[in-house]
Amino acid sequence: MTSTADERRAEPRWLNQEELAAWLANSAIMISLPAALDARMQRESQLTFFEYMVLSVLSEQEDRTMQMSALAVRTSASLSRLSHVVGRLETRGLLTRSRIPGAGRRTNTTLTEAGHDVVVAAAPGHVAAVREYLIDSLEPRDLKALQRIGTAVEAAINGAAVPQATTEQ
Amino acid sequence: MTSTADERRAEPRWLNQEELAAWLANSAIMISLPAALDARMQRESQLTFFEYMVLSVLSEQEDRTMQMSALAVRTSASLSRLSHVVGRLETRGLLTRSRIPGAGRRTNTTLTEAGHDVVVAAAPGHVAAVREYLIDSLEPRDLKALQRIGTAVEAAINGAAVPQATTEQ
DNA sequence: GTGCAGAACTTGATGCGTCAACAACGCGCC
DNA sequence: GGCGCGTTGTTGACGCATCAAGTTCTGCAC
Repeated sequence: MTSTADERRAEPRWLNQEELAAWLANSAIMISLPAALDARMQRESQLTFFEYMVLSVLSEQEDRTMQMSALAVRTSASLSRLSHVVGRLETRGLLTRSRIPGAGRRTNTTLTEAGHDVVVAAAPGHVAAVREYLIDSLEPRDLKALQRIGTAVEAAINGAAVPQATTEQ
Repeated sequence: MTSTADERRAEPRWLNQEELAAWLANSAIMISLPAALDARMQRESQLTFFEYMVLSVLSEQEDRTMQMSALAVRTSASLSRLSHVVGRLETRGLLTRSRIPGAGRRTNTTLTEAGHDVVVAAAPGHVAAVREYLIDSLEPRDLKALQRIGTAVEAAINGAAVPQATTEQ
């Protein structure tokens, strides 16, 4: 379907009323929601939303341990960003790093007791915020719709990130 | 600590499967989508998503002019953030600032010719990106749903932004 | 067994966002 | 008619994200 990008670029089909309304409404989700969640997590738990995600994912693991690169995938972050954040969390004593011997440069990250306590303490507030700002104001059908939309967006982005090099010149 | 919140905090109703799925899917919209849009705008137009918004809003005005505070509301940004960004855009020659005489400290921002050219050049790519990553992969019913969801989120956040004063106890 | 490629991080420079002062101005008060 | 006072913007310090190197390993080629 994607012919030469130039063709499309020349005539971009503007948004009709329906589409424009959806796009504007979407910016509430894209912009206001993360800001609100971040501010609240910061206020209540001295954690960034992203920091919470990192600790939370670790706490779900059997041994509260995960390799950096796996953690990066799980939190959809770059290894670089993760490294910075993990470094900070380490100095705060919430987790530790350790090289896996005989495995290249692989590094494991493990939640400490203190880190675990922090996640446990922060979790209820996190859930409450997610409910308050998003889930609880949605009817069941919109809950379903949100799943579809999110899935579609993910596919569109990842599909476009590695575009169809196959078959088409 | 907020004492009244403790009651709620004690039993936070975790997310059921349906809700969890919606929340996970939502993170694609909240995290991946803005990142993708931003990266693409930057690549194609040397503009941040937010910078594009500023220029775009200005270009919609009759005289391509708007007061700082109005522009801030329109772009849901703090006056501080806007001031920084406008400062940068001004040094790039895309807009100009001018004090409104006899009106306190009010300042008008006006798009320059160069600025207008930049928006016009960037717009098609912007629309294409919005379509590609979001709009075009949604069925009509989900377009509708997205409107409802966005509206609900906005209400939830702004309603909660001025919360505990109006305790419904 | 040396050297080269690639994987898995780490680090440093740079830029943007936020938050807390600060500055400039009109207005109403007395 | 000078004095707070609220409005409107600006500025600087600081924290976090990103991008481009750099580092440290393993493994394979020859």
